[in-house]
This record gives sequence, structure tokens and C-alpha cells, in this order.
Amino acid sequence: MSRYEPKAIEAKWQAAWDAAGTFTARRDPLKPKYYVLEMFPYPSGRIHMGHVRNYTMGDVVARYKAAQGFSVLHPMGWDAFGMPAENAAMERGGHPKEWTYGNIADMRAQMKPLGLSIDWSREFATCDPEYYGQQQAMFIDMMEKGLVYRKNAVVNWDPVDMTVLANEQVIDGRGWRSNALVERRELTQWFFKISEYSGELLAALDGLKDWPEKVRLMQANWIGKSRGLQFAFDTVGAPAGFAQIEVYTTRPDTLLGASFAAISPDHPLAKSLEATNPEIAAFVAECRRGGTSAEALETAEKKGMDTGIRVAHPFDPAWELPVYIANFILMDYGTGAIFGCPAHDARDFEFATKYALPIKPVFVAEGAEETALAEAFVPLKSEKVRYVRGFAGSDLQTGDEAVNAAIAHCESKGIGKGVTNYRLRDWGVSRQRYWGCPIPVIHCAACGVVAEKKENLPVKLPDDVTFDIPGNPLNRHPTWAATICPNCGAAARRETDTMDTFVDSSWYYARFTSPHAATPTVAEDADYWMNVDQYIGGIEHAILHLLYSRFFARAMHATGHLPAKAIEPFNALFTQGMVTHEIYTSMEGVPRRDANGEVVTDQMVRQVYHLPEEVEGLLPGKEPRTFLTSEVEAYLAANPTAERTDAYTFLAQNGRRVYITPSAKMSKSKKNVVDPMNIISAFGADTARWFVMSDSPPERDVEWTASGAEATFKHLSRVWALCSRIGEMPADHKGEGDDALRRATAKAVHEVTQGIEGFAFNKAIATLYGFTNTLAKANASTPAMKEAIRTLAQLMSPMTPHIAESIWTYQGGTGICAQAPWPKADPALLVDDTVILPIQINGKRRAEISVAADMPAAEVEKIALANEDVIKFLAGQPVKKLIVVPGRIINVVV
RNA sequence: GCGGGCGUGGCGGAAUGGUAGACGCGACAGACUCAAACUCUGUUUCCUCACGGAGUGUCGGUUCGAGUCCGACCGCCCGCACCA
Repeated sequence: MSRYEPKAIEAKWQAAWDAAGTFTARRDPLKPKYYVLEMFPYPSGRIHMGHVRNYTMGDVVARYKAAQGFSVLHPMGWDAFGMPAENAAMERGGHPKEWTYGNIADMRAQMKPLGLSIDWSREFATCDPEYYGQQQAMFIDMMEKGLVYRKNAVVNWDPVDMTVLANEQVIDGRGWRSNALVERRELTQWFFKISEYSGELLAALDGLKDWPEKVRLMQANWIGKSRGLQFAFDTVGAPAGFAQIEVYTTRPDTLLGASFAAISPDHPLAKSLEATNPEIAAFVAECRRGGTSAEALETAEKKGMDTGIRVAHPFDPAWELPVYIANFILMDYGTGAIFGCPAHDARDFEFATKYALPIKPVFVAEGAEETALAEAFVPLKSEKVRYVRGFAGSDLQTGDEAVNAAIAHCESKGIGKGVTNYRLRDWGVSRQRYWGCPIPVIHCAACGVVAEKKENLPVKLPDDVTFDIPGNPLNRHPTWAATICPNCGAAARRETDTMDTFVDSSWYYARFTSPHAATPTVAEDADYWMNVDQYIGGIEHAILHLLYSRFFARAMHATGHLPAKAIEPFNALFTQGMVTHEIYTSMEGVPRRDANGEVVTDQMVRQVYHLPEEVEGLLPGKEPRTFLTSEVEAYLAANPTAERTDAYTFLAQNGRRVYITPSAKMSKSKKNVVDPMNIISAFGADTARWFVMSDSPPERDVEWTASGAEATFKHLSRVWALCSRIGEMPADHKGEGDDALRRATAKAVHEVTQGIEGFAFNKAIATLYGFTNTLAKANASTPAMKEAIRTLAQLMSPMTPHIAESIWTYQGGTGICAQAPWPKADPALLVDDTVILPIQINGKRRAEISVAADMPAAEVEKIALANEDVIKFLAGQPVKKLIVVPGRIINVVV
């Protein structure tokens, strides 16, 4: 064998796998199936290290499961609709379609050299009409099932870009792209009825045993179940039609502490009053302004306005409460109206204090007496408290008990009823954008909103659009929207909204089971391949994508597109950490200019970022770091917003000092990125794959370091050299220690298997390092050495498949390593004949003895007490207790 | 504010309640070399010449035995944030 040259062998083996169709997924009735899926990428055009880590993890699992005898499905596709393509078209011209498909081609070309075991014949992009046409078909099916509907909703409207913005696209009240002040507009929007499944989506979380606890918790909080009482106040002095106000409360036990009622500025009553009362109109308008994330930061101040209307307390018609319009009441939770109990709610307390409303405690701490409150008293509902103004249940009870008693009491008196509420809202999917899946409905003057006929699908996006003016190109296209009503045949107009791109990613996992079918799914395929056995992706999708997918699987089942067993589509979920890198900055002088462009002062210092490869002073082993210097301190003093840099080195090119900030997520703006393509061309894909799996546990962030990548390459080169050496051993070499080597091999098999099974890839790799060292030092017979290195190749193959194939073939392995059955460890070889037992005296290790593994405890005791060191440390003291844990440890207590 | 997670060498990190620091990086020493790089061999938690002692954020508890379990505190990270 010659030198280790990854470029040559990697291309060779990738071609060999392709030619043999090694990774083509097939329905095989004789094998158990295994479906591994990594969250598919957005085709930005370049892969990054995060992709490498994500897809390598999935690949390790896929290759391992294939070797275990599973029929593996490991597909790849593209989450290809979305705003960036339109933004690119607006900024640089061109068409989103060309931009997107061009990026897909580029990214595929960058991914292929990684040698992933992907069945590329199943590849698709969500912007393929074949894909989104099926999505439209399901949309229509869901309309029929009542899972899709239209309603008016308040949205963030960007008046410049003329589109709806998601909450996270609104920054400080302005559109993230246009910088225009965002307006709250009420528009008719399409919604998926995810709230219909609130209870089920919450309850089913308990069954997702192989999901991270954190994700389940985040989803549970997001769904936000609450149990409370809904009842009506009779009004006094309200306009016609508002004889009653429905309120919802989770603390009906505090009804006797009520001091006011409050309604949302968006409540129908508020709207009615606004029409006739200019003062109220002004207040309500003020509340509606902003209304985005900025406001939350700006001020938590509670504001309200007394409407003059009064309501009667349900327990005592003579007791009247004022009705306020308050800025902190949300219209779309509960009924949009509340009763305020300031004593036991922080918000109500703040409000009552401001408007001098009464604050009467309903309960006090167990054993305490009623006193004036300086702040709201809000103990856990599980805590026992003493009710001083209770009306149901015993005086001494927990909040939970009191709530239940209060609901029962009120229901028996005919005052309202117990209600379960959820925080989860219906999913608004309308987007006034071009590059998305068209909503397949038609607006007819006579028939209203009508679904397109299925035989007319897909409703394709027109190609002849321009992006030179803001707004939705579909809306201003001269002919596209013009169509005929599928119902009456009259001239009608297409819906010009497209779907949120989260819809596209809510069912792609199901489509992979029959990616080119003429229906969304095919029953036999979905039945065989679903569910996804292992899903891998970023924690950032913990809520939206994963919750939408869970909803969609249920909706697909309801419309006959998925079997019942697939309503929870992902059996196991793994969320991987990010790839991080140090950040390098230097200070650069820039002239400061006034408004006319005239230079005012010579220089001001600016922080500029540098790519890792620009920082040549960072030579390994040169200890380039020094702690804070006065220069850095001076810079920081002059630039209070600058990030604190705590170390520096030198930029070799011009001698400028470079400051190092600790690792952060790789990002283009900070230039702390390492291009996977550079790594692959320098060291090969196997090095990149091995490195991203080593060192850190996969759920945690991994720091990319140049020295770490080099170390990996060196290690693979050593394995290569070791393989050559073993290959050149004379066939009749006897050596010694065959048995020990077999034991070491069995142990390695066991530990690597455990490591992969448990998603502890870093530990599996640590084992492989250790085993390689053992093998390198061994002097066993030639057959034993060959067997050991073949096993090493197999154990390495999920991580470094190319070098593994070369070693396998060179050492006489049969067929393709990727298809060889995973090695099994002989249990007999995992147990050592003799064990070393440490001896503790009073819990401190003092000696050790070597005994037969199966030696009876009584005999072990004898040997331990006869040990020289033990005798020395005991110094004649009597032994109080002697603990022998077989195969583990001995503890002598004196 | 609420919820969750995490604190182990110079660094990334290992340790079913049973020898703390596997494995890797870095560092140090030696071999090879005219020399350096590469490569190979070895050392590397701290204190102590040594014997020995201390040690997993801090304090306390349970246990024959605690990084691991329990309680309080400190620090860091993440998620949610007017949800009545």
C-alpha cells in the first residue's frame, strides 16, 4: 500500500458504491426496515460545517444499521421555497427558480464528496411542481375535512414590501428588510386548524420516549394547557348587544377578591365604544400601535381606561365592578376579557395600584394573618393556603383543590362552566409572496371560495414575473390569476397567497417513502417505511417545525394519506449541537467623515473580522496567546459596545495584532467559518467526518480547531501505515499474544457498538484510538493481526467509510465493507479471567490485588487482609466491616 | 419574572454509587536529523525533594464508599415571556 491519499480513494469508493447501488433503499419483506432522516437543508448555495456534522451523524447511524442487517432508507432533499430566493432576485436580478436550482446543484456537488450513504434517487426539492402539486391536493382534502379555513387575523404588515411579516421578522417595530414601520392590519388569512389537536398533541408527548425531554417540555409549554372557569358578567350601562361580558379565569377561587373587570382593546365591546367615544378611540389606537416585540421590551407598564360601564358580581348583584379597557389583555386568549384579582396576580396588582382599585386578599399563607399587601401573593397552586374569602371547599386547602371546588360550586349554581383552554393558536399559513406553494383555491363572485379541481393540479407558479417593484408578483401578474370557477364555470380569480414554507417541511418525510408517486403517498410504501426511526436536526426547530409536522401527520392520516401508526412521525429525535470556532478581529484605522464626506479626524478605530486562514500567526505550538494588554483595554474603553477580547496573536501578513474571542457559532458576518470544501481538499472527507464526530458529545457544540483537524488526519495516516505494515508481515509470522489481541478486539467491538447505539460517537472514537494503539503495539501472529485490522476497518467504516473500504479490501475482506455484517463480540472474550481489585481503607484507595474473576468473596477477603500494604495501613486496628463488591472493589472499614 | 440544563486538568471531554481525569489537543523531555519540520518513545491534576497530602463551582447531608444521590447557595447557558 502506498501513502494515504484521501482524494484518490474517496473518489474511487464513491464511484464503486454508486455502481453497486449500495445505498438504494428497497422494500425488503425479509428485513426489518430503518428510516434515518436528517432535517433537509435550505439551498443557500454553500454547505457549512453544521451540515457536515448533521449529515455525518445520520450517516453513521444509517451505515451502522445497514451493517446490522436493516433495510435502510436514508434520503436527502431541499427545503427550497422561501424569501431568500426572492430577495436575491430583488437584489441581483434573475429568477428565484434559477437561483434556487442553481444553488441546489452547487450544494449537491459539495455534499457528494462527503461519501454519505444517501439514496439520491429519492431526491426532490419542495419547489418541484411534482411536490407542491401533491401538497395542494392535500390542502384540498384538508379543506374538505374542515382542517383548513379562512378568517380575519391581525398581522404584521410591511407597507413598503407590501407583505405580511412573521413576528421574528419584525425588529424594533420595523420590517427587517425594508426598515419600514410595521402596521397591524386585519387581513383574511388561511389557517390550519392545529388547535383542534391541542389536547392530543399535548397528551401524545408522553409517548415520545426517545425525544429529548427538553423538546417535549418546550412543546408542552407552547401548547399551554390551562383549566379554568368561563362565566358571564351582567353589565350595567353597556351599549346594546353587550348585556353580558364573558370572562375566563384560571383562578375562580379568587372571585371574592375581584376589584375590576378588563377587556382587550380588540374586544368587540371596545370596538363598539371606540366608534362613539373619541377618548376611547384614541386610547385603543395607542394600544394597537406597535404591539410587537419591541413594545414588550420598551415597557411593561399596565395602562387602562375606565369605560364607565359596570358589571355585577355573579355572587352579589349589588356589588358592581368597573370595566376597563386594558393594554395587557390579549383578544385571542380565553374570551379577551378578565376579572382582576389584584391580591393574587402580579399584573392585576400593578394595575390596581395605578388606578387606586381595592386589593383584598382571598387567602393568606398557612398560619398567617390577613395584612395589607405590598405585592401580589402568588404561591404555587400545589401549596396549602388559608382562605379568608373562600366560598367553596375547606378553609385550609391547596390552590388546585380550591380551583376545582370553585368550578364545581359555580357550575352547580349555574354560574359559568369549567373550560380547558390552550395557548396554541391556529396556524396562519397565508404569505403574500411569490416563491411558495400556491394555495389551490379560486374566488368566484357567485360561488365564493372554491377549491381547485384535483385534475387541474398542480397550480403552477408562473415563470414570467418580475421583482422590480415591491409586493406579490402573483397579485399583479396580468393573466395568472384569471381562471374559471370549477363550480359554475364563470370567470373567477385565483387565490394569490402562497403557503408558509413550514407547510413544505411538514410532510417531506412522508414523501420520501414514495418520492415520485402521482399521489402524496403510496399506502404500501408509507406502511413499510414509516415512521422515521431516527430524526436528527437542530434544536432551533424544537417547536415550530416539529409541532407542525406532528399536526400534519395527523391531518394526513385523517385525509387518508398516512397510516394510523404514523400520526407521530418521528420515533426518536436527536438534536445536535453547533460547530463553533474562535473569532479573530483586528483594529483598523478608518478616516472619520462629516455629512459632506470631508475628513474630520485622521482615524477612528474599527473592529474588523478575519477568516481563520488569514491569521497566519496562529501556528500550533507557538503559544501565541497573551492576556489583556493596555492596548486592548484602551480600545474597549473607547468602544463600549465592542466585544471583550481576552487574547491576541498576530496577523502575519502585515504584523497587525489579532485579538481572539472565544468560540461562537460559525457565522459569515464574524468570519469564523471553515469551508468544508477546503478541509476536504486538504485532508479528505474522512478527516472532516471523523473530526466532527470526535471530542464533543453530539448534542453539545463542537469547536473546530485547525490542530484538531490535523490530528485527525495524522491519525488516519497512522492507521493507513499500520495497515501497510500488517499487510507486509510474512504469512507465517507467529508472534505472541493472539489471545490478548482477540480480547482487545472484542472489547473494541463491544464499546464502539455501545457508543453508536447510544449516540456517544465521541466515546466510540475514543475507543477506536485506544484500539488502534493496542493493535500498533501488538506482536501477534499474522492471521490474528489481519483479523484485528479488518475489524478495525469495519468499526471505523460508519465514521470514515472510504479508508475503511481500502483497508478492508487490502486485508482480504469479502465484498464491500459497507455491506459486510457488523462484527459481534464473543461475550466470553469480554470477561477477563483475572481482575485487579483496588482495596480501600475507610474509602481511600491504599492497595490493589489481582485475583481470579470468579474467586468467592470469602477467599478474596482473606487475600485482601493478608496484603502487606493493608496490614501496614491497618496498623493493628480491628476491622469493623469488610465490603467486597465482586469484580469491583474491596473496602475495609476500621 | 417563569421553565429547563450545565459547572471535572492549560483546553475539548471520560467515568452502571466502586481505582477521578479514558481518548484527543496543547505542553515538556528523549530518539532520529548538520539543523528544523515530519515521525517515533515517554511524561503531563495540584502541593511536596520525598514519605505523603489535597482535589470534580461553594457549603452541608445520605452512604462502608459521592463527580454521580438529597438540600441550600454561587456562576454560566438555553427556551418562554403580559396566556388571566
